[in-house]
Amino acid sequence: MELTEARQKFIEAWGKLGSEWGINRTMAQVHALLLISPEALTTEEIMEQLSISRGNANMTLRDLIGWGLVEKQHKPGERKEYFFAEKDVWVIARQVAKERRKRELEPVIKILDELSKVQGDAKDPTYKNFHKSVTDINKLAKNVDKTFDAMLKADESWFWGSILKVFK
Amino acid sequence: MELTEARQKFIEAWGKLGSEWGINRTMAQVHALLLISPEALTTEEIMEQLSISRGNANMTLRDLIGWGLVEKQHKPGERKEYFFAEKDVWVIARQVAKERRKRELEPVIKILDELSKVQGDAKDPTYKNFHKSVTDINKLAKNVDKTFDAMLKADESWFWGSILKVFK
DNA sequence: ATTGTCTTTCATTAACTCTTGAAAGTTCGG
DNA sequence: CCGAACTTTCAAGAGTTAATGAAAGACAAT
Repeated sequence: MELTEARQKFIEAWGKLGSEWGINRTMAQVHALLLISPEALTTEEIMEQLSISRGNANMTLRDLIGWGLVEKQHKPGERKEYFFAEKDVWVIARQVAKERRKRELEPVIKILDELSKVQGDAKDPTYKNFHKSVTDINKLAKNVDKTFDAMLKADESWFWGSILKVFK
Repeated sequence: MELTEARQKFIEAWGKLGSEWGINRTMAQVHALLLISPEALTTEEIMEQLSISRGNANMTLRDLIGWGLVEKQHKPGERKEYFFAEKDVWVIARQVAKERRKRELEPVIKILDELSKVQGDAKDPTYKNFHKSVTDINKLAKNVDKTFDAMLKADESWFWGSILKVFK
């Protein structure tokens, strides 16, 4: 397999993985393209390489900037804007963990906290079962939350070193 | 808040969380309903409680069985099939980890392994950058894979005990 | 103030995914 | 066998989400 084909495959695979995990395909593909591009690219180049429209490219880039995965770059003397992606995979992973925690985990924990406060008849199996499910999920969610938190604070070697040592 | 309302909220929240993580909303809702139901339910009851069609209920239940999250139950002397969900949240978490690993992580690791073998000109920045990105992601994916693996083998208290001890 | 270059917006359109409900299939008792 | 009870399938329709491209906006140079 040669490089051009391999790059194409990578972009496709990344797009597919993204869409399976609730990140839109184009966004994941634009990110993949920038990730494997040593130089910052213009909107035009991204449009061309992925065959997407200007509007789509623009919105997607903006979303990626919102996720903290891509940054704008201004080249002196040029009007055009260039875009480049953070290349350190560990930084990317942490950034994604951080955003998803904020956007999705935190709201759920908030609801679970409320729901676990609901009072009911201790003899009612429906209530008992509901209460147990909610409190159990709440505990799990809080453990996941703590793990994300640790990830955000730790550096890569320390994080995986500690985890994998335990699992060996 | 009273129980009926709380149960409704839980089903909605679970459905929303599911859809944000690439699991269809109805499927997450049916799962939520069975999770908080102390008794196994029939297709009819599920249809009614969630206001969904027979076809939808049937397909969704089948998917949930495919994920290993729901089981059929036959009551002696009855023709109807009853459905119930695994109630242990840790078992559910592991089951989901297991399935997603198999369905999504493994195929990606396979592609990454191939792509990291692609040869190229060591002086070409495009090649160098591509190669580094792919091998770095590959390492990360394999670490995640190992963590899932540990989760599948370990029991809850050991898993979280080990992880959280490291982080504290 | 105007022009040329580049960016952003957003209503429309296209693509995709989910849901429905009726029909076909299955299974069991009599 | 037949018919009742229940389950499964699937084509069509609804609903949702993403992409387009034309138009408006922003900005700098002249």
